[in-house]
Amino acid sequence: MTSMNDRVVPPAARRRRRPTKTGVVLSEELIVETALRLLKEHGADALTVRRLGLALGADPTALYRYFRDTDDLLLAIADELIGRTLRTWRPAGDWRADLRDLGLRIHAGALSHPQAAVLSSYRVTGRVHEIEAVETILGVLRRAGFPDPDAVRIYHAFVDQSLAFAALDAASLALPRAARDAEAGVWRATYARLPADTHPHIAATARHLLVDMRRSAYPVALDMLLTAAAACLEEVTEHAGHAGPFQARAEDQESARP
Amino acid sequence: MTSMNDRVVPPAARRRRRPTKTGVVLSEELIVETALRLLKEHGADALTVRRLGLALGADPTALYRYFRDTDDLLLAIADELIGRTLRTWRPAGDWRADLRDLGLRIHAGALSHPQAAVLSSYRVTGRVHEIEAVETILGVLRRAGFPDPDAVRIYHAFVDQSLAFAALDAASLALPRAARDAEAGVWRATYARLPADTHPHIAATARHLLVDMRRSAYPVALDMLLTAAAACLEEVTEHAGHAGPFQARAEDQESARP
DNA sequence: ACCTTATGTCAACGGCGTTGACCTGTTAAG
DNA sequence: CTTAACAGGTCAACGCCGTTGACATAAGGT
Repeated sequence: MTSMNDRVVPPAARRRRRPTKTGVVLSEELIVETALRLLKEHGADALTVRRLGLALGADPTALYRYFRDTDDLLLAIADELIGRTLRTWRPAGDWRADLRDLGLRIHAGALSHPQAAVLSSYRVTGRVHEIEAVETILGVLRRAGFPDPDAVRIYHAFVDQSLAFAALDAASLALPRAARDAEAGVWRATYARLPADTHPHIAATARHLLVDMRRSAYPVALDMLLTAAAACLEEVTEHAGHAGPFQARAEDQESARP
Repeated sequence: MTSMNDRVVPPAARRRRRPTKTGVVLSEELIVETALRLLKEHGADALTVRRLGLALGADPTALYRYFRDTDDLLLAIADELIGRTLRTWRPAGDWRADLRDLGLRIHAGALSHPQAAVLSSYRVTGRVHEIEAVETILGVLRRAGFPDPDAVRIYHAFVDQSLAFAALDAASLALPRAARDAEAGVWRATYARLPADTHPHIAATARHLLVDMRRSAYPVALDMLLTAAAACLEEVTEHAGHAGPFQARAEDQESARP
């Protein structure tokens, strides 16, 4: 796994940290924090090895003593975001309310660091914070009474839905100012003005569209997912031994991740 | 808007197409098609200006006579993808089956060209294909009997969830080979080996996790969304005049009165 | 047949991630 | 307290990338 001449040594084995030319003492945490700061202050394009080195007051290539490559660094950033989100979550015992709260927190956390979320929300890190999140969510579902196959399916749908919407909305938020204004204008300038004879359904609902499209669809989608999960749980507890709904069908295998 | 010394001339004004050194006659369509072929055959990393030039048999910088920059080219690619997806969709009259089919097509279309999907799925284009899609989906929902506010809310959740999952799964697929293999390995090497005393829920469901996490959660999430929508429709038609579920809460509302 | 000019070509710029070689302060062993 | 090993910071260089400005030339209206 880890080759002999690997530049990166595991954090636990680090002893001889010597200061850089500018006097800064590097660490994994300092690098991740600085990267998050760079992303927040100067956008997604600002995160380059050279600029990060500059921001740290160190030679850019010093990073390679802490992270195998930029992808490795990105995973560390993603995991830190997960950790920050989990740390503020207090489950209360009601599975549906707890998951709803957690989903909204994940979403909000991503939106507070849109650039980082865009780059990292689709990654599996396998790091501590992520593992803890998986364990916790699975626990909520299993304690609620979902059989294992259903618990896993619903866990997967819940997490990926949260991350997918987080990335989507973060990407919108991370757009350059001009592009974001232009997109907002499209609904007013284009959709709201379509004549009823050529586009009857848009024209009939234009008033609702203008209001609804301004905000994220995530809360609605989340509630719909939880509603369906509750229905599944009801079925399962009423007729024990019944195979749950949402069983993936054979034809859907083509959309599998390779 | 269009600056004077713009390299790109509008397609309508193109007259003097002269062949490249290798005899190929360039065009916007040829470039987009070649780019899609490159993406499909050689993966996400294959789409660079230089490689595209090579594949076309032209100097790489000739592209800048047709597209302002690579982002412009990517939007053209994305637009072509929307067109292809819509063109293959045949609604049959059953709202639930039709939406399910469309959702899976959007997802599959994005996955067949991940790079383009990742960069473009969160953009509102306001172009003809997109408008047609909005009109069609709203029509499906309204004809099914959803009141306008519910139709709009469900339309929004359906479309954004489809695009969000498309982008999420496309992003996974667009990863460099090494990173993708590494992610697959994480579930096997890390999650499947967690001891039951520290991570009981993961350990209990590891077998299901290994199977389920290999494929996209989108089909499950899509079915859950449609299940919840069906439940909403049932409530609405049974007790007419009842405000549907998933009503946006007061704190999210922005009063839009006619 | 000419002249404009659209369009293909070429060379070059600056930035990127990454590597291998080098150098030096920290630290643990004696 | 000394000293030798070596983790970790630095440096120079490689091969990519997108993009630009200058240049060459064939197409096509006149």
